Amino acid sequence: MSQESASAANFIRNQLRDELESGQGASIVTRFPPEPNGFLHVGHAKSICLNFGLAEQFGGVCHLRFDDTNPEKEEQVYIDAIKEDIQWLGFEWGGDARFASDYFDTLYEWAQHLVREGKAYVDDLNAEQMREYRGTLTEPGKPSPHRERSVEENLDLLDRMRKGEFAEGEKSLRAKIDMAAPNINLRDPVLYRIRHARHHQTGDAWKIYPSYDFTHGQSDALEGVTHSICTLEFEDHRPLYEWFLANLPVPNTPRQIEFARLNLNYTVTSKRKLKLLVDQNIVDGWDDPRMPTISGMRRRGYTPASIRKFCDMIGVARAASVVDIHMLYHAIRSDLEDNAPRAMCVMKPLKVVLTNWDADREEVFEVPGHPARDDMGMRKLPMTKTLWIDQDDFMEEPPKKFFRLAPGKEVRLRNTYIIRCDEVIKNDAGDVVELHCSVDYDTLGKNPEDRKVKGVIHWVSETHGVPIEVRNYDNLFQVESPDKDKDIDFLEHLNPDSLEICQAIGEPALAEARAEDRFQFERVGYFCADRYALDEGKRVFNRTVSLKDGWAKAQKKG
RNA sequence: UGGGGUAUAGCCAAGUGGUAAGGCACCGGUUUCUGGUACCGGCAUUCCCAGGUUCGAGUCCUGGUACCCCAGCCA
Repeated sequence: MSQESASAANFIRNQLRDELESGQGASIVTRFPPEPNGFLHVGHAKSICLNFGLAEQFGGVCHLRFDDTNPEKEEQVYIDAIKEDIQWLGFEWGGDARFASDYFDTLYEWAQHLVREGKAYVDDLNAEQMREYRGTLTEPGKPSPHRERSVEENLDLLDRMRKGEFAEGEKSLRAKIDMAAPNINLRDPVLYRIRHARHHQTGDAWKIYPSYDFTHGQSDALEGVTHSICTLEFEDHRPLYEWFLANLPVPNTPRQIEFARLNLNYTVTSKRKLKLLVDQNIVDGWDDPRMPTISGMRRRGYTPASIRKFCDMIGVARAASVVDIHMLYHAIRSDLEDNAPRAMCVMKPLKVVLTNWDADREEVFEVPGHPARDDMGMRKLPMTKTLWIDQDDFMEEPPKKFFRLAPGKEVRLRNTYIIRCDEVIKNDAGDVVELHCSVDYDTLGKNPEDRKVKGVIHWVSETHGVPIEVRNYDNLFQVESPDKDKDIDFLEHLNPDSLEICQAIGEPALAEARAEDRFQFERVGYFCADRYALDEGKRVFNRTVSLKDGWAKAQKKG
């Protein structure tokens, strides 16, 4: 029941609840039907959360079924990746994954059934001719010259198509519905096309493959799916979906319900475009942390809970919409705020020498792993005479209200003492290369009574800090809607600064981080130890999302 | 003057005839050894527009307008 309170109402959830309450069905079966021709992205996550979430909430089941009717575009690697992503998100499909190709035999029998009923025929028109015969949006189509072949001839031709006697594109099996239908999907849609391609599941068993329309609803029916939830672009296919169910001896009649697909600003959610980014090496694979793929988000540091929360926040409706990326940022920040241990890490090091600290003195502070989570224990923070602080935390000529270090000014080193900047050391080029500061030893765990020191900055001991590579990721695109303008290639909107690599220095505890450990680097952001880097002997942290930066915001306002 | 959909704040989204939820973003303030978090407050006299019905309309009716999807042997 916690599921129910955690999930916002939406029209599909309401509909199922009403149906169940009024006794129109005893239980529900949903399905998530990806085509294994690419990796799953955040839009699929919405569908996954919806389908699996509904099944979970109403005590039903959700099948994972690969919609694998186009062998030329599909691959086993995608199947494996899709399964892993769904499991990582925290969902189970119960039993084995299913494949539309499991039903190829039945589908073929049903095609023959349609032929025998005079409701399907083998056509000789090629693709181009078929387009001409189909008519346009405003003009009706006209019947193919082969539309009235006899049942016997159709059966024979279909059998020979299956045996591979014809070349690809030479023939196709079509439903005989209505060439003048205002809904173009009803103008004798193709049921089977010839493809002399090896299929990743069925090998060389078939020379013909069923179309989506001829496969999807029947697969739903064969699996006992009660609610076939899909995106809006399939709405026009619903009459066809229902036509097959009505004209075939199917064991039950699932209902198709459509909802609006997810669009997110500053990114693209189109498998075709994502594949292009991968194929052109614009990103480092499908799971590049900048990709909106589930595996990319995982590598970036998103948690399964944060993605599920996001899907819950955005809701489910039928209006086309574009969700603000801040919703996603909010979802991950709120998870990590509660659950990520804290650490200090200096991105762009600036040397600080404590002038009133003995050269060989070392003091180790025990500080909380998380300010509000005792269960996260304590960590050790060694302090020495020479430290690193972030370059951004020092300004030689600071503006008003700059609460960090500046000549003659004081700041607290997080978890330790207040220091004052007494001297600024520059190199020949005039760059600040070192700060000489003095420690006020009477400020540990308390504030001075005669003055207010508002600033707190993070730091790392020079002798104990561990070098780490930090990859700061930003939006892949620099405009809100990269694919809005049809005349401009979306690649032109690529953000040249989507990745910034820093040779940073982290506190000692970070040396122990294991793959996918997440931290808040205090005052900076949330970071995730890269899944793969450790195997390569490198210590790499990916920035999941920055902390909100009130100072930067104030600066911008002037 | 093809068909199918959708319009509620900058964004997402509840709402199904009884007087506009919630979240994000944004703007103030309080607290704070993270300019973070937390907390408090602000943010639609009005629901695409115009008429109509009704004691009462975001919800019903009529007529418009805008936007999205469809002419793959892709899904």
